[in-house]
Amino acid sequence: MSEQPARTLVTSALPYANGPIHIGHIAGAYLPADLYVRYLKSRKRDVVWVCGSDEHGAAITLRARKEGTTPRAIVDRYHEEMQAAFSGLDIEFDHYDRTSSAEHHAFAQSFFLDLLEKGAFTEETRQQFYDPEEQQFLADRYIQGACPKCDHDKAFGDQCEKCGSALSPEELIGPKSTLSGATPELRETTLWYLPMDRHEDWLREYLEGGKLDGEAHHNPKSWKAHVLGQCRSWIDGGLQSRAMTRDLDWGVPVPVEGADGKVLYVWLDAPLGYITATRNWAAKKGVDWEPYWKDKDTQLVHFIGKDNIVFHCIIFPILLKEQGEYLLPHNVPANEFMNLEGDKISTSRNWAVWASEYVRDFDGRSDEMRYVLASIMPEQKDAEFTWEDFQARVNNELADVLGNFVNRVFVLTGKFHDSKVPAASGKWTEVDEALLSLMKSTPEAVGDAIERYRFREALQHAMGLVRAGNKYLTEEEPWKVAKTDPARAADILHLALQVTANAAIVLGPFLPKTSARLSKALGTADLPWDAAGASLVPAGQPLAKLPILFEKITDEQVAEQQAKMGPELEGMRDVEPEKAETTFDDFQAMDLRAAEVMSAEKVKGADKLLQLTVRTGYDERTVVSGIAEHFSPEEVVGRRVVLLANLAPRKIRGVVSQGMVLMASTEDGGLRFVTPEEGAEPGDIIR
RNA sequence: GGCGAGGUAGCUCAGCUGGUUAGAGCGCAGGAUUCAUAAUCCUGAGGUCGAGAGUUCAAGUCUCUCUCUCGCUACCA
Repeated sequence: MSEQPARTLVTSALPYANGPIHIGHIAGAYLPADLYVRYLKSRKRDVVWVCGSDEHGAAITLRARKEGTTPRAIVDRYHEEMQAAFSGLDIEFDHYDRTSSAEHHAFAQSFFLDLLEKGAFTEETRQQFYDPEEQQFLADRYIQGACPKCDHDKAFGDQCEKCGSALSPEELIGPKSTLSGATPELRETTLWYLPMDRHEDWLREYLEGGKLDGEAHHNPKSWKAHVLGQCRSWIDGGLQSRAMTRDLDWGVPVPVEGADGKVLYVWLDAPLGYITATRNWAAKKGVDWEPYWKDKDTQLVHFIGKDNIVFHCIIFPILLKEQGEYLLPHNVPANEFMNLEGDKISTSRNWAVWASEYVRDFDGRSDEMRYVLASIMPEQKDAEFTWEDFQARVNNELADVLGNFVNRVFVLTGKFHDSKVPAASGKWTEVDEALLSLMKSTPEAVGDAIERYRFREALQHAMGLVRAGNKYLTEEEPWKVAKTDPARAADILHLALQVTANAAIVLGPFLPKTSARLSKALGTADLPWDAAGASLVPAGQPLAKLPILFEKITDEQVAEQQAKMGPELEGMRDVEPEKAETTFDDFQAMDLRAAEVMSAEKVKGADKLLQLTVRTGYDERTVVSGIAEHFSPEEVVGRRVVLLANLAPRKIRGVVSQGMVLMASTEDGGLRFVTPEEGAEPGDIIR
């Protein structure tokens, strides 16, 4: 589909309702889709974006058991939580659904029956472990035993977490059901399998050649290398049959007589959720859903993480084609993974930046996270998020480049033109023309990059316009020109204001909040994308007051966020976050000495101060210390202490203090001396 | 073990079908400037393009070997 599609259906991977959303999810499948959809909407294209919670599968039942609750309670909780997290980051689906709904069950069942009728499945009877106490078949993960390779005694039926080798349940030594602890027995069960090997030929043509049923379908060159590479790897390796049903009681029941206790495999059930969601969206809007899934002029795009490539590029297309009525994806721009501070994100180790916590800690500052994630999005390879980088990008780029530019323009307009857009003479200089031409070409450059799923590049182009604006102001110096040539100064500001209004549009998908504030203050709200590239703000237009767009992220905030990550170790205290990293040289600059307190007296007129005479071994000096509320003079005489010796002398309450005695401050607000061990003599250097 | 994707300036990353002195943003150094959130602008330093071999007049860009990272997958290519 090289021509512009009549409409676009966008999906984002259904998040598994088994845990909260973190920035890896956002950067992988939700933010890129949101950017793409916001852009298309700004261009007034027909686009619908659906998503929803994936609420079935063994992991959820397992978790429910562990927590002593029901699967329903688990999925209800995360269904709410995930939606709040998304909306906190301005991730705005047209419709967010869930797979446990009655509509979805009904649709998935009818889809399954269609496939059954068309002979898409084979029925096979195999041996599977069964828990006699719980009277149910066991998913591989429900079986635990000793690993045959490394002897680790808590290996799961599908994988040993210790040595990493993948297993099948029969290999485990001494298998036990994790549900009841009973020894499982092998029983026969009949499941429906999808024989994928039948589909290799057309899949190859579809993926490699972009052709479906002999007709051009999409441009395979527009797909990412790692997506095609992984698909090729699968097909070249020969596709296997895969079970499309499971023996489980949580899921979409298999709608066949005698299939009690069987549900659809989550990977059959979940992608069908895209269709259910579209139907429910259409019902809500009172429009026809079918063109979005069945019309040849519709473009279908799946945003996912790289772990889902095979399901979206091979298994789901097979199911869709077998059923026959639905469109196959035109692109699956899967992102790679986002790492965090040098390590891969891990839910169980709490090594993550949780979306909901970010929203709570940085209230109203969703644009900042969106900007940073868009700048480092793992489009071609794994990327890395660090809080220091977050701070640098927000402060140096959003605040200094964008925020400051907007502020300059608004302040200048206020000073010289009473906050009204000055009229332009229409006589542009060469420099003006260059900026006008960049202003004109930027929307296309940004849009083109977005349509190629190159979001980082798109953002670069958009910010490039702002950078050019800063350069323009600095070089044209309207504040100077205003004194000699007011008409020229008006031209300069007029143009700078047009750049600002254009920036609000081209940055709109990335920074929806900022863009809205900006265009509202300029009086250019709701202009479509296609208006950009030209002058947008009319002369005489009054500007509204605009506060600072971006506050800087402080070192303390960075430290606080960094401290939150990682396992919450038992016995660990909740203390002040560590200060920002320092250098060895900085530490070396301090002269710490062992010393001894010779005498002490209260400082007159001060409740908290003791005046100490301290012996350093090479001199005796006076130190004023704020410890009088904790220690009497008698208590401290003879104490061995650590002295910060080269601290600049300072007069405190009339007494010159030449140094500082180090104390540990305890949780209850008390103080304890830091004392060198016996054998250290006054004057000894501490390093 | 197999397959796939990566390994490019201090950091985060671009480099399409091989072609003049390998780029951007940030950071760093020097300078300019003051309308502005000590912001902005200019200039500069910094790279054996993971290692080795090969093809070519010419390779970060093609081929082979090795190595590291990430992902998928399993006795099947």
